[in-house]
Order: sequence, then C-alpha cells, then structure tokens
Amino acid sequence: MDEPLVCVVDDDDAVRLSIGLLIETLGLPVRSFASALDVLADDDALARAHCVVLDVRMPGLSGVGLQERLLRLEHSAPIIFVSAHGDVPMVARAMREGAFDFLQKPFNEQVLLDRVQEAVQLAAQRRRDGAWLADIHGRLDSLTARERDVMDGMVAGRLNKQIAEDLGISMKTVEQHRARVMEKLQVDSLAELVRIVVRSGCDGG
Amino acid sequence: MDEPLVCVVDDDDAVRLSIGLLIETLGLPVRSFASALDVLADDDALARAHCVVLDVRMPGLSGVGLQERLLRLEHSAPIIFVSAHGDVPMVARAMREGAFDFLQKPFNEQVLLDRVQEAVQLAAQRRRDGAWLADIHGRLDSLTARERDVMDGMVAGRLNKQIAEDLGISMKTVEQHRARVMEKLQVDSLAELVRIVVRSGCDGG
DNA sequence: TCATCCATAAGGGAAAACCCTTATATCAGC
DNA sequence: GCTGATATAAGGGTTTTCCCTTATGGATGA
Repeated sequence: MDEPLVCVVDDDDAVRLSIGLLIETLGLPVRSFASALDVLADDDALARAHCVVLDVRMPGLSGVGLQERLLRLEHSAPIIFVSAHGDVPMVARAMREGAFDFLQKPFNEQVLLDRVQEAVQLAAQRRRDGAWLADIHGRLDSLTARERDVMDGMVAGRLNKQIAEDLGISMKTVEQHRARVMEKLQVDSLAELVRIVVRSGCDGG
Repeated sequence: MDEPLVCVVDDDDAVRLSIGLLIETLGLPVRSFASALDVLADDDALARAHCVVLDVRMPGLSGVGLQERLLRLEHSAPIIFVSAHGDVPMVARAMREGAFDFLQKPFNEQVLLDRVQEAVQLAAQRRRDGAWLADIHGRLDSLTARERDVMDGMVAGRLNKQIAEDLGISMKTVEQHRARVMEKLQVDSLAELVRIVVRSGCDGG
C-alpha cells in the first residue's frame, strides 16, 4: 500500500502553511496546494491521498468543484472542507455528496486533527477494501465465458447436472469448468466461492 | 408493510400547515406535530414514518435533539431538516449524523417535494432490507447452539468430517445437524445458506 | 504451420454429501 | 412419571462431487 498523504488546498499562503504544520504534528506526510487544479495535476498526490483538507472559496476551481472532479474520478479520499464563508445550502450539498466534514473558520485545532485522523483511517480501510475488490475482480475476469456460466450456476446453488441441462452440455464438461473456476478463484470450497462472489457484489443483488 | 407516513414537525402553525399541504400533493399521508416530543409519543407515527421533515429550532426538544433520540431508537426514517437559522457546524453535524438533507428557509417547494419523495423511497428500501434481515435473524435464532456450531463450519467451507473433528463428535451427528440447519434456514443448497449468512452480516466479516 | 487456449466430452474410482430410519441419554416442564 | 426438545450415534443406500487421465475440434496467434 502507498504511503498515506494528506493534501491541504487553500489559496491563502498563511492558512495553508499553518494547517499543514498542524497536521504534520500527527506524524502524517502533508502536501500543500495553492489551487484545486494543482491537486488534479499531481498524480502522485492523487494516488496517495488519504484525506483532502479543502478550502471552499478559491480562485479557479472551487473546493466544491474539486469535490465533483474527485467524485468523477471515483477517488476514495475523504474530503474535509474548511471555510469562512460557508452557507447552509453549500454545507448540505457538500455533505450529501459525501464530504467527510465541513468545518467553519476559525476552527478548533484539535477538532481538525481528530477529523483528519478519522478520515485517514477511513481512507486506509477503503483502500484495503478496494484492493481486495480489485484482486477478486481480476480473478473473475480471468474466467472464460463458459467458466463464468458454470460459476453462476454454482453460486445459484445448482447441481452440476442441472447446470449441464441449463447450458445444454454434458455433466463432464461442467465438472471440468467447475474445477477451473475453483482453481482460478483460488478457493477450495463452494462456501468460499459464494462468499467472495457475494462480497464482490457480482451476484446481481 | 405499514402504510407510509411523512411526519412534519414545526412549532409554527402556519409553516407546519403549509408544509403539510405541500407534501400531501404528492399523495403521501402526512401527520403534523407542533413539538418533537409529540412525535416520540406517537407510536403509530413512529412505526409508519418514512420521512421526518423537521424544524431545527423549537421550544422543548430541538430538531437535533429529536434526531439523536431517533438514532438511539435505531429508527430508519430519513430526516430532512428545514431551518431559517442554520449555521455551518449545525448542518455539518446533522449531516454527519445521517440527516438526509438540510434545507434553508425559505426553500424551493419543488426541492422539498423531490427530497421527500427520495427519502420515502429510501425508507421503503430500508424497511424491506430490515424485514428481510429480521426474517433471517429469526431463522438463525431458531437454531440450537450445536446446530449453530455446525452451520459455522459449513459456512467456513469445512467438510463434515472436519467439523466432526473440530467439535469432537461423530460425522453422523454432524450430518444430522446439517440437515436440520438447511431445514430451519429454509434453503436447499449450501450456496444459498452461505449467501444469506453473509448478507445477514452474521459471519464475522 | 505449429503451439496454445478453449470448449467439449468420456472413463473410472475415491470421497463426500444427502436422505431415510432407528436409537439412546439428558434435561426441562407439566 | 410422561412428554418434548436436544445431542448424540449408527446403518444403509443413492446421488453428487472431486480428481485423475485422455481426446477431439475450433480459434487465435507467433
């Protein structure tokens, strides 16, 4: 897993610096940006970001605009907004869109530190989940179409005989595919197979 | 499933009435309350509530206070706050605690209607999920301790022989329990069993 | 053209699951 | 003491899975 990184985005140099120094007291690596577009241009930061501390009102791309962009990139980093000019609709919108928190300046330093730490933990969990999911999807993608058909039957609780009838092939062929499915998915019981398929969300429910 | 109900809570008679009438144009049953405590006292409303439209500032128990109480009751109804006096920390807090939305007065009527409808749909989905979960939990609770032990082994992908060794009993006894588990859980394949156990969140992951 | 992957299929045997019945011992409640 | 639920165990037979090998035809690709 990549080393965690907290991104601080604020066009005010003094604020950016002080927030950065504050968060560094947690022992977390921090990278500061004077504009939202600078963040999007930094691939390394995007890849490592475990939390984004974000001013709402900035020239160029706003904080809300950056949130939208990150959502479109399916970026999983929790976003903590920090703003002196927040209004009710803005906060509600940001939170609906999944912002981790919205703090009003001037904020209590300890509150920000607490929220950043929670956010980083959440990000780490999301990354673990995402990595697991990517792993499983990789295995599922390695199945041929026919193996996938057979797997669907297995997960649906069908007997080999029934799967053979469903697909119009012989039971022996089903056995063959079934063995390949177990091998490629790296499981050694039907229970494990069903478990990972259900958890990966690839069972249509 | 109970008939849906939208609860409107506002100490201002005129506001309460107008919001109520507005929401009734959706064809949804509405019940209005002048105070948060009145809601908590109305068991029928609590049981049916699919959405709570809630003023923040009220004498007695505040809107935020009612949200807390409902959370403690594990009530699943989405809450839409409506307030003329919202500030940033209040909105952030309400949304963090799971509020469905936070609208500022005066609000656009269509926005409220849209959000109420979304909330009611969400509530219906939560109720379906909850009912399913309660059903499954009921079945799981009907298992004896030993049957539960055997089921855990089954879901973990253990063979009957291995389960027998784990529990220090004979394979024949495991077979007996296994059959009872399938019967009580009303499934007819291991795949189905694993599926419902995983989905019910009773597998420790 | 040759190698590789894929889907198909079969034989054969070991292991496991599934389904039925019967039976004993314990324990709780009426 | 009887009843019912529970945990235990076994016999016996059918079905299914699991694992091995072998084999053919088609498609892909270097």
